[in-house]
Amino acid sequence: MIGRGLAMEEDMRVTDGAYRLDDQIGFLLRKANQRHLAIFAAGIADLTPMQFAALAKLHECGPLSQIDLGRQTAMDAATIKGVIDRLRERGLVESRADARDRRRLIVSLTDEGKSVFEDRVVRAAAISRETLAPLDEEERRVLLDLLVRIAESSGIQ
Amino acid sequence: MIGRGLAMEEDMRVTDGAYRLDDQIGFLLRKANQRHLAIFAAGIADLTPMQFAALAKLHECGPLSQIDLGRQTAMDAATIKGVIDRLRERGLVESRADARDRRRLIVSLTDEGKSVFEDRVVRAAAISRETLAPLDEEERRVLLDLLVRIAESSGIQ
DNA sequence: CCCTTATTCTTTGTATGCAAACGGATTTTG
DNA sequence: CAAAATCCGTTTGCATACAAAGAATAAGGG
Repeated sequence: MIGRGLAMEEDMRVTDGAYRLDDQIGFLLRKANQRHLAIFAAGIADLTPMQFAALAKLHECGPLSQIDLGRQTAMDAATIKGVIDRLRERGLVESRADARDRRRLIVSLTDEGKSVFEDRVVRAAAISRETLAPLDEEERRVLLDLLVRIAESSGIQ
Repeated sequence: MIGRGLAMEEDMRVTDGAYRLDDQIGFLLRKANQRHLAIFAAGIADLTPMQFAALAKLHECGPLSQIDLGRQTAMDAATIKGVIDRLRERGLVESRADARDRRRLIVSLTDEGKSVFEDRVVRAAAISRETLAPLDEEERRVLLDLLVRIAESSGIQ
């Protein structure tokens, strides 16, 4: 369906007529993400989605090295550093050197950080529900499944 | 379904056991988008997805005011300005004042910009296909449809 | 043990993204 | 028409994102 290949005279027409930005998967992913970010900001004003993701993973997994926390939250080393720095400035996490591997910084939730996470997590769940509100139960499951499948090929390539 | 509310003794357990970052729509959208951005960067090294989106819309619609181009590509005024500035520095677009509404800047493709877009568009289509490669034809249609529906509620709220 | 390689963290530079505020221009309204 | 409300473009500030490079450390092989 991409290029019918009937006549080869029209060099460019074959693919040219087909590219509409609004039909591209990248554009749709970005717009869907934009709407989610807006819903998140409206529901949780004092934490960004990235900051909340870091708190959530620390709450779920316990103390992690900065690089491992980055892997768990899909942030590279440079990005997670900034997120952790800002959380530490607010007293929500703390960092200490790993005694066994002095390259590593172990990041952990403070009591305040734990309490802030537990206070916001109900709203976070509501934000996910609101993002998916246009879909019915079955469609939500399908969407999450399809997203997992196109996201997960990440490591391979 | 949020908190079954059977017994109220376990204060937090009700919602607490449920929030896993990896199951959240926002996290999955971000990871899927990350993979797409990586595929894009590998396929088209000299343009960012935003820059390409701007070229694509100008190619599709013809000259547009900066703000309209931003709307078509889902970028706010501050963001589209940076994208257009960089495209203009490279000679791919040009801007002129609108004679009838002096608030507006009309942005248009240069010959060079048109030629660059037409050269890259085949690869852009391949990038979209590669992003969707883990899915079969039917699943791709479903995913795009579901994304449109959760993205499109944007304007309403 | 020394050298090579890999890993972790940091820093720098570039490019989004969005909120907020501002000046200039236009439209709406009284 | 004049004031008020909007709209457009710009700037600033903050927060991701990621590539690339550098410093410190660790691990593995010879």
